[in-house]
Amino acid sequence: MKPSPEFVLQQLEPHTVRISTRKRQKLAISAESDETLYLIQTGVFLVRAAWRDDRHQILSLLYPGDCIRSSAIPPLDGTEIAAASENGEVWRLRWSIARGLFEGDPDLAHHVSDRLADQTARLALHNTIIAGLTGDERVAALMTEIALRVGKQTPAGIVFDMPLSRTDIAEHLALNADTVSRIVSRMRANGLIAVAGRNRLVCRSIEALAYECPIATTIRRMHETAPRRTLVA
Amino acid sequence: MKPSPEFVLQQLEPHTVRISTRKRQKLAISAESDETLYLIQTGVFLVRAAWRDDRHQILSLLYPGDCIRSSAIPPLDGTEIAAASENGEVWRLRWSIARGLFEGDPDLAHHVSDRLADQTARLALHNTIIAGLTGDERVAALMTEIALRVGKQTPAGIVFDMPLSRTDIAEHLALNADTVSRIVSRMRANGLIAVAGRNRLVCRSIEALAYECPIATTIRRMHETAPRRTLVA
DNA sequence: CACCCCTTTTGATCTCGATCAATGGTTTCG
DNA sequence: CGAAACCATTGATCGAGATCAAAAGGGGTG
Repeated sequence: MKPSPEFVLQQLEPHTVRISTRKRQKLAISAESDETLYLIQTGVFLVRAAWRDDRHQILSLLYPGDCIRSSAIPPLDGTEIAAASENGEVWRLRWSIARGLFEGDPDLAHHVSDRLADQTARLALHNTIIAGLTGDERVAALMTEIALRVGKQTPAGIVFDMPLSRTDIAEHLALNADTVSRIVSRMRANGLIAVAGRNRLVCRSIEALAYECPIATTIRRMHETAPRRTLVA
Repeated sequence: MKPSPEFVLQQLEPHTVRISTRKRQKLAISAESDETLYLIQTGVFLVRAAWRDDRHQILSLLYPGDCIRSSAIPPLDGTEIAAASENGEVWRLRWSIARGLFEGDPDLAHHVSDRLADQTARLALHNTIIAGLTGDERVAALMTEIALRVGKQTPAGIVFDMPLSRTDIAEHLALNADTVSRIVSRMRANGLIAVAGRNRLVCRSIEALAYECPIATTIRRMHETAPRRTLVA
C-alpha cells in the first residue's frame, strides 16, 4: 500500500522554511552552488525572465502541488519566481538536503521526480501553444488551464480569480497586452467568459472554451487530474 | 570521491535494450502504464508532435548524454521520438526498473535527475527563443546550439553536420520553411556560416554567430558544458 | 542517362498581431 | 482629497513572416 502523495511530501515539512507571500513578492533563485527546491502550497506563482531592455517573459505558471528546482530554470538574466495571487504559501528547502532525504525515502524521491516531469511536459505543451496556435486559441488555452486549476464549480459555471494581468498574459503567451485585451473583449462578447467582480471571471461552459482551442483535450488531461496540494490541510 | 557521470550510467547498461537507429527511425513513446526511459548515446534525436491536419512541431532536440522519460512529453496526438542523424544509438529501459535501481544507487538517481532538470531548463529556454526573438535571432540561436553540440573545432572554424532539414528547423523554431531558407541564405551571404558539403556547415566564428542572438550567452552556458555521453567509449 | 521524388530557393502578395497613440478606470499614498 | 502610477480598452497604421506559386537543384533507381 503506497502512502498518498500528500503524506509523502508532508515528511519534508520539518526541513523546510515556510514562506507566506503577498502579490508580486519574489522568491530568490539561488545560484548553482546552493540549489533550492520550492514546494508550492497555496496560490499561483510565475517564473519570469527578463531578456533585454525592459522586456519580460513568463516562462511558466506554478500551482499548488508543484515542485520547482532552480536548476530547471535556465540561467537567463533577471529570472525570478513571483507570487501572482494575493496570498500564497511556499515551502523552501535546499536541494542538497532534499537529495539526502530522497536516499532514505524512495516514495518521496519518486513523487518529487514525477512532479518535476509534469513541469517538463507542461513546458513542452506551452511550446506547442505559442508555436502553433493563433492568439485567440492561446488565450482560450490559458483560460481553460486557469479555470481548471483555480476555479470552483458553481451553478453558473466555473468561477475563478484571474491571477494574471493583461500584461502577464501577454508575456506568457508571446502576445502584446493590447492584443490580449482585444481577444478577451471578444471572448466576453461571445459569451465564453463573463466578469464577476474585480479580477473574477466566470466560465459558463468549459466545453465551449475548449472548443476554441485545438489542443484543449491535452490541456484538460494535464490540468484536471494533477495533484493540488502537497500537504493535507 | 564521486564516480564520474559516465561510470554512474554505465551501471544501467545490463538492464537496457540497445537500439541502433537510422535516420528518421522512430522510437516508441509508451503509455503511462509502462513508462520508458531512453538514454541517448550517439546522434541527435527529435521529439515531435502533430497537432492538426498535417502540421508537425519539433518540441525539443536530444543529444548524447540526454535522458528522456516519456512522462516528460505531453500527451499530444502523434508524439514521437525520431532519429535526426544517420546513425544513432539509444538505450531503452522501463522506468519502473530504473526506479528500482535508483533506490540502491543514489548517485545514479541524482545523475538522471540532473539530466532531466537540464531538459526542463532547455525547454524553458526554447520558450524564450520562440516567444521573444525574431526569425533571424532564432536561427542564429539554433546554429549556435548545434555547432556547440555536434561540431568539431578545425582551423577553418567549427564544422558540423546539420541534422535538421529546413522543414525541421521551421517546425522547431515556429517559422515557415520558406522563411528559414531565406534566413539561412542571408546568414551565408553575411559569412556567418558556409557550406562544406552535403548537409555540412562551417561556422567560422562562433562569436560572430552569438553576436546575432541576444541570449547567446545563456545558450553557450547550457550547451558548452553539458555531459556528452553516458558511457565511456 | 533519364526519370521521379523530394528539398531548397526565390518572388509576389497578404495577414495577424505589433506598435503607436489617446482615453478612462483603479489603486496607493502623502 | 488629489496626484501619481498603473492597468485596461479601443482606434489607426505598419511590418515580419506566412502563404501561394513556380522554378531549380540533387539524389536514388531502373
